[in-house]
Amino acid sequence: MPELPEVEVTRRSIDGPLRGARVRNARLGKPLRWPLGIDPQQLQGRTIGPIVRRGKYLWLPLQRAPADGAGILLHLGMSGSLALLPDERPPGPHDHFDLDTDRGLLRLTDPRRFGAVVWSNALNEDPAAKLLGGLGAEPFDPALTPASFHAALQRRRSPIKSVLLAGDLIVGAGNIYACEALFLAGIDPRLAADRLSRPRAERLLGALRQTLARALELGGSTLRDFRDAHGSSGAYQLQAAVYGRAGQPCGTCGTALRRIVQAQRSSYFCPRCQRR
DNA sequence: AGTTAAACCTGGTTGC
DNA sequence: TGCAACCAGGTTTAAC
Repeated sequence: MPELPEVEVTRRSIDGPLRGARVRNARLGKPLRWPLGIDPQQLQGRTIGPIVRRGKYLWLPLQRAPADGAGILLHLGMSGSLALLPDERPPGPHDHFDLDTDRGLLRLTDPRRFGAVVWSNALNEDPAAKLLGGLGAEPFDPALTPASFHAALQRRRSPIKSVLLAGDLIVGAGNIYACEALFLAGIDPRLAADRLSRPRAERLLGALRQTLARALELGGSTLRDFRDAHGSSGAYQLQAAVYGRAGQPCGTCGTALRRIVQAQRSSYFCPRCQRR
């Protein structure tokens, strides 16, 4: 579910309400991708700092003292979402992490448990540093230019769709937005990354930024269960041009949209509008 | 070093 | 109706 827009929407929905909140208690449910790495009791009394996003991760500072750089790194995996509840209530079977604060209960719900909640003494120390270390550029980073994007793509022979999903060159686009951006840019997802011309690389970078920004405006995509921390769903899925639309006519040319599998993920595209 | 497959886990949908 | 097969927003790890 959660690609960059959904994670950023989630971040914005909890950052204001929780900044400066005091942790009263923490609770763990079933194991997630990795162990928390600290006794939940150790979180008691800590103060929540400004929440930041890197790729699809959220960093929640949990300070014991002003100079304390510790916190937890959160990932929503495939099916995770955060809810900020006004009052305490019993956890359901898929609620695997609770942070009870004096400004509400932050609850991670994640049926598939591909998500993660990891304690780190600092953002630039392990395990946080290791998890974030391999990430590619932030899509809206001004330092990411058409020239640098094109140069990076020149080193990759995999299909462009797989390179976008890998996340080690550019982060943020998952399966939905990678498909949508490639459609917008008119690029066949099977095209080898190193065969994109400089103009097409530039067009793709613009399409990625436009797609992610539009999704952000619409509150992300809610395919099944994504909600922001206040329970609002996203609306981008309603205007997706190709994602999940195999067999339906392309909105531009009317050709039947196709679904293929690349790197074990579905790719949706228009065989006429998107060229090699 | 770069690329691809397998693995993690649960639940909803599809098809026989 | 029952049950097997397939599908789903992600990423690490192992294997070529």
